[in-house]
Amino acid sequence: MSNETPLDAIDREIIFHLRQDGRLTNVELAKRVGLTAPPCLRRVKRLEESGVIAGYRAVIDPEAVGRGLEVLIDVEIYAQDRKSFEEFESIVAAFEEVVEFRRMYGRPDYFIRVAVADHAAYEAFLTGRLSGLPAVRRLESHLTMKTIKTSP
Amino acid sequence: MSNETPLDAIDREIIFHLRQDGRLTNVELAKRVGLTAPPCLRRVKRLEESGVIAGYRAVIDPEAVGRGLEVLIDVEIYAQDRKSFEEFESIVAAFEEVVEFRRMYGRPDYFIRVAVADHAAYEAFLTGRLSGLPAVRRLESHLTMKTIKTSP
DNA sequence: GGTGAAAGCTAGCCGGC
DNA sequence: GCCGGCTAGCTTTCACC
Repeated sequence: MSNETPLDAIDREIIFHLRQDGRLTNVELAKRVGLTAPPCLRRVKRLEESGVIAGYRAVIDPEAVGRGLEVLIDVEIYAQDRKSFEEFESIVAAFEEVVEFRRMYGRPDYFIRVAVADHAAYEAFLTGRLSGLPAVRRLESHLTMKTIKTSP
Repeated sequence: MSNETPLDAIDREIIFHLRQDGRLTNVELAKRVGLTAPPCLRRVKRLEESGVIAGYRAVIDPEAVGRGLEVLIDVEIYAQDRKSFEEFESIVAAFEEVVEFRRMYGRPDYFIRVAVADHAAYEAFLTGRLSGLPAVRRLESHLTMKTIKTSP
């Protein structure tokens, strides 16, 4: 996947523009980076094939799909055998409310980001799903007061 | 922005497919949701105009653009006057390494996600930029051992 | 970097619920 | 009136030079 050819200035410009608008037409993109369409398309294809451009996504308003509330959770677990770890990880990863899930160095053991409709839905998730897992020792939920910046 | 018309089943399917591939052609999308192109396009336009679809982004491999290392940082600050808060927030938000920045309820005061090339770059960021800010009382960096799940 | 055939986009109009 | 489907002209894509 990792490309041997490092990105030149034009590649970086292409990435910059496609990050802002993934549906740019190739001709418009070419105009912005100072190329004509065919060489521009070849570069884009190369970036896609080398994995630099991993895909394209529509950005959806979380509110509109019932995911307006994000909660960050620090998790401590009981140190157990390998099987318990694996079970805990696969169960949590399968929860649709979980949008990010990392095992951390030091403390906490795991970091989870959950997206739900509202506080009632979060309470239901915490009580009905997460806190009942045998591996869970301690959960600490962190609520956002204000999002100052997200994504590049 | 908030649409009065709630999303029906087809709208949800359109969102589902465009979340997976934001460059789907309209005819292909129409085929998948069981419509012909024109009504499908009208729905997409409506979703865009109502803000449900907020935009389209290319997904870039962080490694390829020198952003392979993500660190999560808990920040505690000295409680100060409004001006200090605002200054701290605008300075941190302006750092290009900072990709997520939230003010939290309770502790920590702020949550920062940073994306840098490697550990040396992180050390430089921490020493040269973040820890020197007068408002900063305590920083706690959290490193990921394993990413088990990201995004929907 | 340019060219041209094939594919896709999208406006206008029509028909069924 | 609302929503889907059809036609048709314009734009974009992309293999070939």
